[in-house]
Formats: sequence, C-alpha cells, structure tokens
Amino acid sequence: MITLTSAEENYLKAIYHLSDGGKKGVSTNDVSAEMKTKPASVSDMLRKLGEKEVIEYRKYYGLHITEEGKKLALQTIRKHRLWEVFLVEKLKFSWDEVNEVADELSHVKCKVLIQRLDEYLGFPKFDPHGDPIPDEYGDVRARPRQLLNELDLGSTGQIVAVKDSSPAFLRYLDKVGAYIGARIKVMDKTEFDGSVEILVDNKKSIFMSKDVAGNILVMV
Amino acid sequence: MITLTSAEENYLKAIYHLSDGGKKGVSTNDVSAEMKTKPASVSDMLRKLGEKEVIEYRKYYGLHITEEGKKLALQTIRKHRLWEVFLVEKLKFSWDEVNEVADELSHVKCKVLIQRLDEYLGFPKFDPHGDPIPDEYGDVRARPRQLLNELDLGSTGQIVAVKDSSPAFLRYLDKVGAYIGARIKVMDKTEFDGSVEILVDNKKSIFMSKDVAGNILVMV
DNA sequence: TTTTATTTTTAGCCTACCCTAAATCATAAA
DNA sequence: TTTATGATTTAGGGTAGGCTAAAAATAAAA
Ligand SMILES: [Mn+2]
Ligand SMILES: [Mn+2]
Ligand SMILES: [Mn+2]
Ligand SMILES: [Mn+2]
Repeated sequence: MITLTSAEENYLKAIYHLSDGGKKGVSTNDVSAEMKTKPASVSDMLRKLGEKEVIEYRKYYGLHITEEGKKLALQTIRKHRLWEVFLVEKLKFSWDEVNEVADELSHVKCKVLIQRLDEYLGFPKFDPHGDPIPDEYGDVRARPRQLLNELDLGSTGQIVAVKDSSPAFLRYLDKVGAYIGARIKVMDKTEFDGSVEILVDNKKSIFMSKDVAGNILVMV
Repeated sequence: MITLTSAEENYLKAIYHLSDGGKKGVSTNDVSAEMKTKPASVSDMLRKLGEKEVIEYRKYYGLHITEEGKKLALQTIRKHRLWEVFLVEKLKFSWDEVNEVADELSHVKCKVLIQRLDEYLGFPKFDPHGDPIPDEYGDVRARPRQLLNELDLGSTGQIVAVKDSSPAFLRYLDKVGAYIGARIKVMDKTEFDGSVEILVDNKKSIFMSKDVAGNILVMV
C-alpha cells in the first residue's frame, strides 16, 4: 500500500490539478509555480513521487500522473472539499476563509474520520466553491459547465462554481452579490472589452469585466 | 509571540501532565517514558523548550514548567479535548477511539477554528473522559473528585472521569456498564484485595478489582 | 549548425526530529 | 572517601523537506 507524507499529498494534488485530471503533461516549473517552492526542491520531490509510482517522471521532460496517482489525488481532494463543507456549513466560516484550514485538516490520517464526516455532512456532492466532491472510490459526478463570459446574449443559467477561489475574488463576488446557486441571465455583452451585464435572480443587475466573468462557471 | 511546532506542543502537553499542573519537577527520563522517545532525543528537545522559555531547564537536574509554558500547554489541551468532544458527540466515535485523531486535529493552526468549534459544540466544560476543558484564557473549572477505591462503604456519588483513558480500559468499562455520569453506590469492599462492589443507577451491580476502581474518579 | 537562452538537475547546506553509541555527571553504596 | 550505578548529555548519523549556486540538458535563435 502506497502511503504519502503531507508534503507529497500536497504536491500530488497540485499535479492532478495541473494535469487537468490526467490529460496534460506537467513540467517542473509548472509545479514550482503552483506550489510556490523552488524548481530545485520540485526536482527532488518528483524523483520521490516517481519512485512511489504515483507519477511517471522522465528527467528534463516533465511528468504524467499515473492511475494510482489519480486515485490518491482524488482522495486528498475529497478530504479537502469535505472539510471545506464542514467549515462553511457547520462552523460558519465564509467561503473565502476555508482553503488553508481545510488543507491542514485534510492531512489527518484516519479513514473512518472522513467516512463519518461525509455521513455527518449528509454526503454533500459539491464544496462551497461549487467543485465536485469525489466519492470514496474516487468517482466524480461532473456537471456540464460553461464560462460566463462565453455565454450568448440572452441565455440563462445558474452559477455552479468558480475557477479562481482566491479570497480576493470570492470577497468581490460577495460584494457584488454573485453566489453559487444564483440564477442568472446575460443582459448585455460588450465585444470591445468582453465585459457582460447579468441579471441575478431576476432582480439585481451586475456589471462584470471579462476577467471576472471568465472565472465564473455556469450550468445552462 | 512564542510559537511551537507540533512536536514541541506534544512534549509540552506531556510535561504539563507530568508536572501535575505545575506543582512537580520533571526528569528527562519521565518525559522519555511518557513520550516514548529516547532520553537522548528528549535532552535535545528540552534544550529547545528551555530556549523558548516555556520550561526552566537545568542540565542534569530536570525541569520546571513556566507560567508561559502552562498557558500554552492548556491551549493545546483545550484543543485536544474540544476535538474529542466533536468526534464523540458529532461523528459518533466511541470514547476509546478518539485520542490519536484528536491529537492530530489539535495541531491545526487556526485560532478562530477553535473558537468556532467551541461555540458549535455549545461550550462544553468536559471531554468524553470527564476531563475539564480549559477556556480560551486557560482557566479550568476543577471538580472535587475522589478515587472510587477510596470511598467508604455505603457512600454514593457520580462517576465524573477516568484516570486511565487507554482504549483497553475504556472498552472494559463499556463492557461492564460503567460510564461518565453514572450514579453509583458502594455496596461492598474487600479489604484483602481492595476490590469493591458498586451499584450503578440503582439497578446494576458491578464487581471491580482495585486496579479498575483506582482509575475511576467519583464526585460525592 | 552553432550559439544563446531557458529549463532542469545536481551539489552542498540548513532546520526539525528522531536514533545509537559513547562520554559525562550525580548520587548511592561500600 | 572512593567506587559503582544509573541518569543524562554529547557526538554523529538518518530522513524529510526546504534553500542557493553552479552545472548540465534542452529548446530557441542566429
Ligand atoms: Mn480549497
Ligand atoms: Mn474548494
Ligand atoms: Mn486524549
Ligand atoms: Mn480526553
């Protein structure tokens, strides 16, 4: 049985995200940027992850995540997202405050803890940022989603997730009144700068830059 | 501001317990036995804890915990016991399963997390083993307690805590039907071996060896 | 195809925490 | 008062995970 340290779990989770779930290859510098550690440190870690066969690593040519690696990454993601739900739903954290704490909590080694937590939370399918929570076998029920800035004029849908979950972005969404679950309609699009105007819950009109709209995912 | 690593927190908590809350001096070997690490490793750690001034350490002569050390130890104990309550009350763990997991959880660095957890749990005053939970200033409301094997024949009281909280002992108590909160009466005492017979909740009679009774704390 | 720029790895060092073996100190016994 | 015993510390080494600086490999440009 493969066991990973906390640091290895963090790297593997980052690699999984960079791999877009296993489709893309990933470079040392990619990982370095994502993890905010120096490329030299990354090289060393990649060698170790390669030896544990959670990635396939060729010196100077980057890496691919393996099937085993995907499974383990999904388990770490599952733990992280369940803790985020706990923090928001039970402890009344706001969605921009949970990432670091959930990261620490997600490294607690106890299988039954996560099962019980999942049950206690009512087997949630999505985390506070709209990201899907893998089940204990690593299966993810994905929803078809589109970027808000790519929707046609007049189309309607529901905000289901955010691409960027930095505190700054999330607080901005809170401020303008956009939230996961909101029903929206595209009222206006400006070709020149890619900005959009949307109507939220048939009530409130919001103007958004392309940058903002490009980080909001909508289910039509 | 003094910050401790997880390992330092664990050592300091052990030292606090060995000090009996600050009354007794503690030797390197005491800590070694409690922490299950070699005396050589303990020496090294004591030097570090001495530099951080959470203990007063004199080479070859043992240590005393400082006021600052007591405060920090009580904060760690608070976190540990709150997580134990969470695991038992919310996640339906049994009281013999929570110690290790609560230990890991208690090292998560987030002040507000503990405040929110405390609030969410309804500001509990005691953990599942009957041990008091210090408040955020480190104040502990102690209850007057007596060892069950030292009670007089015929006296009554309530089980409020256990001295030994090893899984083996706790499971034994579950088996015979003793639990925190149970009302008891001493029905018989055998001078020869120190064993006692108690009546639980005016219903069930339990026979206990001196070893068992000596690890049960009763409020008269 | 050669040179240059960029990426990646290696080498060497650091901190934290643990270990064993050897040295040292304190103290109890002779 | 000397010696022996036991407790404690030091010395040296291991793993994990960082870092910087230098070397090496790849990729891009000339
Ligand atoms: Mn997160
Ligand atoms: Mn999330
Ligand atoms: Mn405990
Ligand atoms: Mn306890």
